[in-house]
Amino acid sequence: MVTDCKRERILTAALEIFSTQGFANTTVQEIAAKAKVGKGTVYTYFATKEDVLIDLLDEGLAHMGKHIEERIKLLTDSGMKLRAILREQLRYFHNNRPLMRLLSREAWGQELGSSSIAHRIRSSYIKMLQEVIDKGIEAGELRALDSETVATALYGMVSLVALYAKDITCEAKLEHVEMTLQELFFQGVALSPAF
Amino acid sequence: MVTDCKRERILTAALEIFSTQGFANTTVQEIAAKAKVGKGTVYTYFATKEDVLIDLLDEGLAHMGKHIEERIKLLTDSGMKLRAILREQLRYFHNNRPLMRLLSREAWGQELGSSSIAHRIRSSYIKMLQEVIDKGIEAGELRALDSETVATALYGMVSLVALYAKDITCEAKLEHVEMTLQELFFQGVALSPAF
Amino acid sequence: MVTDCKRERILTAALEIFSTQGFANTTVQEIAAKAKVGKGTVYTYFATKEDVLIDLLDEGLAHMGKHIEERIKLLTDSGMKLRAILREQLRYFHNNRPLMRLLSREAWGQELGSSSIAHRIRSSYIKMLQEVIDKGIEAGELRALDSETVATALYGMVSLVALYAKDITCEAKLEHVEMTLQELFFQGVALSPAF
Amino acid sequence: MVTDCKRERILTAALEIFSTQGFANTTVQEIAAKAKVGKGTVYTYFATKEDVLIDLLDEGLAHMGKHIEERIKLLTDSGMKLRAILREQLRYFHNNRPLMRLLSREAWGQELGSSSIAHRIRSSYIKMLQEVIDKGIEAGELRALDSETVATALYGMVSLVALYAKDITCEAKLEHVEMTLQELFFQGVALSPAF
DNA sequence: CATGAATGAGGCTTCATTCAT
DNA sequence: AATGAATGAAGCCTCATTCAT
Repeated sequence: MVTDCKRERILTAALEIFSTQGFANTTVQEIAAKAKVGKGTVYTYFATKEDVLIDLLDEGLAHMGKHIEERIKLLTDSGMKLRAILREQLRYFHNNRPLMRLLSREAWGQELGSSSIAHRIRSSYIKMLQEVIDKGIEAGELRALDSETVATALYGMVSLVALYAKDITCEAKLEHVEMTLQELFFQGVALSPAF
Repeated sequence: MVTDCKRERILTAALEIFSTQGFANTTVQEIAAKAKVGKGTVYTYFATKEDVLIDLLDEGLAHMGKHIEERIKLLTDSGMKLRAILREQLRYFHNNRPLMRLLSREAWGQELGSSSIAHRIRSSYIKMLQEVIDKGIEAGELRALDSETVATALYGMVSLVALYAKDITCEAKLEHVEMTLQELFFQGVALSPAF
Repeated sequence: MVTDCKRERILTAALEIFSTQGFANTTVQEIAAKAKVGKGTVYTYFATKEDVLIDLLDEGLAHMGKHIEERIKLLTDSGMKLRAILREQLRYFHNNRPLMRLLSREAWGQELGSSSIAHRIRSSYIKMLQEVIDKGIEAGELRALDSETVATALYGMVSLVALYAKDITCEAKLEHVEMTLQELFFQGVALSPAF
Repeated sequence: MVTDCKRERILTAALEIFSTQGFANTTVQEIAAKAKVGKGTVYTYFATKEDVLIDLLDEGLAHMGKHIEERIKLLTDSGMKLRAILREQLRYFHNNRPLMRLLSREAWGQELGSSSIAHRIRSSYIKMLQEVIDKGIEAGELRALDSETVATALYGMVSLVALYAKDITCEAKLEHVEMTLQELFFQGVALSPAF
């Protein structure tokens, strides 16, 4: 944001292209072109094409982690915490779609150093969710369901909706989607509990 | 299954490697080696490396489509249909993890011919879910939430749990996970509706 | 000679170019072009550009070693052996000028894997010379000079003359040069011993 | 020597690296680093990387030329001149091993501008030797051998011994090597003239 | 003068695809 | 049908050189 040196330009360009074409289908040439720098300049700031990806994931996701935890730590009630997490994750994914799409893409591979990063990041995030849920269950605020499954499910529903939905074109629609997810996650789709 | 000719061997090998290394990081050589055929033989059955991927996704997903729709069409109740879908999708993803991981990986890109396939397949599947949910709402069996969001969320939670959970080591655990998801999706995590 | 497959063509082409331009100034493209094969074909036979050089030195020099030792082992007299060595080395260097020029070039570097080969080869050859000289001294056939220095000097004078002389255009001239070297090495340039 | 400005530092650094890694394997970066100047500074003093090499060879060898000719011109006897040349060349090569190794390396190529310099320098030096030898023969001081061959041989034996011998660790050993070469060159290795 | 960030030409290597056997 | 040697387009990366500070 502030520092608009070449390094930032390269990261921004790389993010955009990686997230649409995937890491392997992107050439350093393309990144340099979109960043409006020479091909060689990329190598002034990054040792390797993969390093660009790693830095992108590292920096971006450290940011999401901090961002969300900040919003949560003030809340004491587990239910409230979960509601806040759902809300913030949805918005973070939506506001950083290219980065999060990239994360989703690369997290499924296994061999590259990059994938393990994406994988690790997702794991630690889900673990955090699980802990919040566990506390909610202990506190008698939430139903005693398997917390790991619920945490993973929460992550999955929010991220897919955020990345997939094409019609979230304005704040109003985003809020509508959020409300739907909150209802779904906390109350379910069934009309009556007896269902 | 029955036909163990080279074509199958190639598809099986490709699936395994694609799903772990990604399409772009896999060489035709590797596929041929794992399939124990000559490199040229791959081109006897497929015009292109990408065609291997496309056939893989096409066949595999057509299969999932048929598989799930078969289980549903006998059911008339929308809630029951959704329960069956959740159950079958979970199991199908779990039983075909490499293929579904591949689908998840490649579906996030946009430019490649392959991605559009993965994307298209996922879209049509979610659309099907949405229709079931819509009918359930019309029939007064489900809460009147935004059906597209709910459909996407359902897809997201099930697929992520199926692909992500490492501890589903036996049928019993799989059933436990399924039950958790069913509870979550239909009743939510909140203890009381008033929550 | 006999096997004129691509591998030989590549080695022959590489030798010619390496020996004139040096290893580092030669492109794989050039080698392929002179060998009349595709650029990629070079990599069917050699893992690396450097491997081409190594194979070249390895094969070529193993050949020289065998060639010369064969001519010597029948001789018993040390003086005769040395005369034969001088003769054969001169001729071998002369007949394989490109290869030996390459050896001389690359043997002076130190870092590359290739150089160490060239270096090693030269060392073992000189050691062999030294042993012959030592025996000659012990047998009272040669003057008791420092054998290592003499061996190195012999190698140096023969190889430089062979590679450097431009006017060795026919067998007669080659024999004249050889005679000169034999006289020089065995009798020296001084007119009288008392000099 | 006296002028220790950046130019000297660059030449010194370049010499050391060129002589071990070869010209083509050395980067301007490395030279600048070892000379403790900025990369750009190299271009303040030299137009081109190759110019560094050329200057190095030019200056260094002009120096050797002057050095040796100075020692010779006072001597009238051809034999004495040759003895002095052998002595001085051996010492000069030994004292300036990196430079002379560089000369030997680069003199074997032909295409580069640099090589032709190295080549030219060596040629003119050998020509000088040849003239001395010719005069010695005319004066009846030396045997009437082919002077070009003898000159080349002398150059070859001295330079190889100087660059190759690893055990010349002190002045005494150097003198011993010199004595051996003098004996060898003037009297030969044979015990009796009748050999 | 001194510097090093910026650049792009060029090299090595990989790999999808072809084709003769 | 099956093969793998052959190919060249294309990508990553290096590095000599320039130039603004």
